[in-house]
Amino acid sequence: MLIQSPNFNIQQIADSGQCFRMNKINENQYSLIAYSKYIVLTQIDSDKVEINCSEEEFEEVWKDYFDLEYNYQQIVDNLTNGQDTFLKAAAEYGNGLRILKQEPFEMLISFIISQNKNIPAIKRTIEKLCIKYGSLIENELCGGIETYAFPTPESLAGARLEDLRETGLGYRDAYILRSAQSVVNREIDLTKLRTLNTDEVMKHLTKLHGVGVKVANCVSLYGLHHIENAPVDVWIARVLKEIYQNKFDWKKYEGIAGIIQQYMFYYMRNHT
DNA sequence: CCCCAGGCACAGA
DNA sequence: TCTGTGCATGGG
Repeated sequence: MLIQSPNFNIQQIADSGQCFRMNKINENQYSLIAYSKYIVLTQIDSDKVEINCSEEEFEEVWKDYFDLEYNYQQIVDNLTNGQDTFLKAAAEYGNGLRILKQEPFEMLISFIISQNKNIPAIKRTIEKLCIKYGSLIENELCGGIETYAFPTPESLAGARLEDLRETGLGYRDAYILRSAQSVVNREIDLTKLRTLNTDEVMKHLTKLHGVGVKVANCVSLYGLHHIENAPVDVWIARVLKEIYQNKFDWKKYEGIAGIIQQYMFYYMRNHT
């Protein structure tokens, strides 16, 4: 499947900190595991991406996953024509970013793991968790490398704490176990959170052990596609303080704060 | 060896 | 409600 879009850059998305299972395999080529599927993405041109999957699978999964119906160019245009010089530069720099629609449970567990870890360490831990608790993905594209889906809530809820610890989770092992159990025994219904407003979503998610405001925001944005809310991590906090002297007005970007946050994060973290 | 990482729970004020 | 602190582990 060949996708044409002025705002679809797989390198930028892979390095945007929102997903942890998208990896460079060649120049202009990335692998991605999501929804128990494996695909290879190739950046053919600045506005063309080849996805190695059937049209049926594209329509069913990836069109939605990459949020391809949404017009990011409109936002980029508004920022590059606007008064804010930092966001102007950030939007130009990260104009191929999109907010992915990832699996809520995977986001919950992944961002619990993310606390107090850097991104390479997060990715390593997640891969170990998938190898140990995920099911094997059958796809010839994997090229002989055993590839595993993200674990189901049931598989993690039934794990032993000391086995979880072996995957490098550290003190987060109990957070993972208890959160998975909360999903399985329906103390929380992640898919139902899609329809609630941001305050309600945050209230429910932060009840989970090991889930604070930051992690909840990431689950909300990347797993439930609440693009109106913006996670504030150390990088965004740095932007708000150093660039805006803590006077940034999120209300200017009501409804799309999560997307604005993504341009900020990617620019601050990656540009030299 | 050092410091820090897309934070959190918990204790004490 | 706010601030400080310990936390397991690995990358740089």
